[in-house]
Amino acid sequence: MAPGASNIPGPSARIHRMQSSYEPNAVEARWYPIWEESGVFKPEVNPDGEPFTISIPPPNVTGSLHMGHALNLSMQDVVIRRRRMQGYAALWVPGMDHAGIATQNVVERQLAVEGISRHDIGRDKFVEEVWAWKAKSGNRITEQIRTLGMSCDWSRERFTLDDGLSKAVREVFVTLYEEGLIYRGNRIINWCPRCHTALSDIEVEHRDEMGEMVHIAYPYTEGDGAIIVATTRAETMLGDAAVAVHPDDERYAAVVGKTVTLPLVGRQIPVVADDGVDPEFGTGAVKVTPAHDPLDFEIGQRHDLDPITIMDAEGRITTEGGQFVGLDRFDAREAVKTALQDSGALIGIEDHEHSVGHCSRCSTVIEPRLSLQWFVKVKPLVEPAIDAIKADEARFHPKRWEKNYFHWMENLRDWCISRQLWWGHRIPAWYCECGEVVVSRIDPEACPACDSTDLTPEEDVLDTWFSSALWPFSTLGWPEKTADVDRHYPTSVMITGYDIIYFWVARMLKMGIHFTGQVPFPDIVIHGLVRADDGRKMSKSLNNAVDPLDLAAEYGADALRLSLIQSAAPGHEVPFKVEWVDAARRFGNKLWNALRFAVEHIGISDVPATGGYPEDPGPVDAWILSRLHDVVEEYDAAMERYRFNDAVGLLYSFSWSEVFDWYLEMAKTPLRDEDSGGTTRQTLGVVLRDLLKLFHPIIPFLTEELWSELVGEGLVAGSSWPTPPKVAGPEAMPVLQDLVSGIRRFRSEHGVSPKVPLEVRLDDPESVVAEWWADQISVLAGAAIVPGGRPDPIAGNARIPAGSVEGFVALSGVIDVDAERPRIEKAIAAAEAVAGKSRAKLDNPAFRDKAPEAVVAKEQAKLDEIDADLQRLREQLAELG
RNA sequence: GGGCGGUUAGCUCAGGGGGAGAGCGCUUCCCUGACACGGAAGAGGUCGGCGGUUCAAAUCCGCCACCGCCCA
Repeated sequence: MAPGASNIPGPSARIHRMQSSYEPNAVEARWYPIWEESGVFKPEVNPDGEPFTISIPPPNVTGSLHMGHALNLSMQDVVIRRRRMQGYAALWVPGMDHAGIATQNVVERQLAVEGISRHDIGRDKFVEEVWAWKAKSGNRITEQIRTLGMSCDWSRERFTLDDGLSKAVREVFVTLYEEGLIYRGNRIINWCPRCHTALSDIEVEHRDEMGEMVHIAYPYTEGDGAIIVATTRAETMLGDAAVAVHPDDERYAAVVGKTVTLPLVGRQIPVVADDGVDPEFGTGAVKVTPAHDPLDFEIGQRHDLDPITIMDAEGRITTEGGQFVGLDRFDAREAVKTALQDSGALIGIEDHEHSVGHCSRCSTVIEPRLSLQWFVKVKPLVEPAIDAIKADEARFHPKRWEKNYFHWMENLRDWCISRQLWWGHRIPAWYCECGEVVVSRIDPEACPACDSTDLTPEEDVLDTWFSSALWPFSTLGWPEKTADVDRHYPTSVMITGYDIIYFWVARMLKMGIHFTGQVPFPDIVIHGLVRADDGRKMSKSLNNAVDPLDLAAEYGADALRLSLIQSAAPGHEVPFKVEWVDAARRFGNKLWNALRFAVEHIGISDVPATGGYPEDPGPVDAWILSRLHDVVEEYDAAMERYRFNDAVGLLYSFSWSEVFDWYLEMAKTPLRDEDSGGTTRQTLGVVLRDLLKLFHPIIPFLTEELWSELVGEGLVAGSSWPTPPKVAGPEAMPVLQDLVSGIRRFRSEHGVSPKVPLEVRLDDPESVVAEWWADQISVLAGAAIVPGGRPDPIAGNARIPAGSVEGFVALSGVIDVDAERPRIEKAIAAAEAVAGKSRAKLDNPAFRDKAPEAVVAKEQAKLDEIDADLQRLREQLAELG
């Protein structure tokens, strides 16, 4: 028995009624546990499938979901759910990173409420407190990810501080150390005086701020006169070790080698010549503070200058600062200026806009500071990671992002990886009193150099991003040779925002290639940031942030997902409008009602999960099946290119403009007929079932609910991707549609109510009109076809052109004949405008010569058609007199 | 200062060498047996400016203006 042939619903179906509108909340709450418990999110459900793997860009354990996450996760879920349905052993590995600074800050703030500092309780107890906090509050974001329906395999959830991942971190650290790619050294680093830790270059946010340029005179030690230097950080003059000028700068050639006396301090410092000085900048003479500026540090090294540290970890002046000792750096700046003024060394102060670095975690102004830290020597790692992109082993989508990537990679400085924190991977280094530094995979018991057991462990931990860089393989079990590493590495695609290319993508590529010999992912999909509707970045301080969970609660997670995917053009920003979510919600309601219609005609659970396409569809059914086949092809093609918005747009308009607006309406006629109803029921069922499948990766909850109504067997999440057969539909369908629309337009323009029955004659010189059109035109346009073909004269009719067919609606008893005149005139004017353009093209010999034949032929056909149409319109007007 | 992106309908944005698209908003009509969270019909754009390439430019190239982001 054909599935559609059973038109007698069973008892449960008979009493079953879907609500007339879709209410997402209850539905969405229901499905996630069912999915998770079914194991459908595990790759093992497709044991014979080719592996397809995504590792989540790990969110921060302190975080809560924001719109950027929602967009990023939605894209990943679209990809992974489709692959799963296509039969791949699809694995989406979820997890979080430990966010060293952020998490430590959270717990410290919590302790501060009780008046306790981390130093009061000590390192071990503090770390215990952080773990306790994580156990209690750290799962918030993973719960939110579930709320949005993301199909992660939670049985494989990872955390960067897990034992396995910690082992990977240690393995990588020790190996890089052994390879000479990790070293410990005294260098200028970015210091956050509030977080009390070093930061890497990319954890510093630069903002243009209005400051001041202070000009100071440094008098020559011998003789008269002074050299004038300028600085934005006046307090650093306390640590000056030299004044530098460019070696080619003739203005200062005579003073190079002399000494000047540092005001307020009295130290005699040399004037040196150095290529690093820009002679165009300021006076061409710069003060050199080797301990507090990266460029000055380099100058200092070249000239063997002693770096003088004048600021402590808190940003306060040290005893090296003499009278200013103990002052906060900003107070010191004012005090130094005043003192310089009093001593007469201050030449002037002018406003000066400059870029100021801030801590990306706490916004405190960063202090460049000489410090003993651990670094990764990045140059040797960078080259293979650049080559991999150049060799197309990994591709950015869109491609233009690779420019940013290259530019950044080529200008990298060594990566400062040590952090003065307690929460994180402790650097596996020990110091012996004999001077030996031990870096080891296992904790050493004695010094290999002197056998001393008095080893002092390194206090510092690693940059969180160090562990994130290993994420694509460490989460699968590396360095162990696990089945997951074997099967799921390299992963298939990395999907992330462009703001994170440097933090993740670049470092994952570097580490992945170095340690596994393979790129961690062949495709890198870059998306934009979700911005507030005013185009600005969403932020708490601007109070323009939208909470995705609030939206999901109000409109449904599906609506949020659909709206984000629809509006996210590849690599572009997404200015967010709540109207989109509302539109997406209404689409959900529309889909719900389309299915309600189908279920009422077919019966619950009467559609097979796969196949079931009719052998011998009627014309309307053949039409929609042919469209379905083409749309699936186009949809798949767009998806393969990660053109999510194009793919979804295509499906959305197919669903609404073709299936709902036309097919469902046209299906009503055969459905009323017991004989022809069978294949239509069958077609209706499989077309809507395939729509559910196609939409499932985007709006999983609603489609799962509707699947349970329509198919009632298994889960759509675990179903197969549709491959509808290629069907030849009736070619003249657009003619029929034009005819129906034309008659409707006639009604609308003349204010003729749909209740007024019309009569239409058809002139069909190419015999494209089929018998079944009559019923459709009657139902869809309220017009009865009367025999007789083209009326003569046509004066008493409104002409409805539709392809090769002309329809003539009898005006008698409907409207005054003359009322058609303006309509005709308007149509003539429009046709003339188009014909004019077309004729101009065709009259151009160069166009006929050089344009492709097909283009010329198309243009000619177009003009012929318009000309014929014009002629008929003019005749009609003439008949009206 | 260097690099990247943007400027298309009233608004927010897609598109990317051969007849200007979507969502929202707007106008008119319709509570028709899936849906008024809906249906039907419609108005609305010299695709930022100037120049170039081309038979043909919103689309490719150059310059300019304004906006945004990243890096120094």
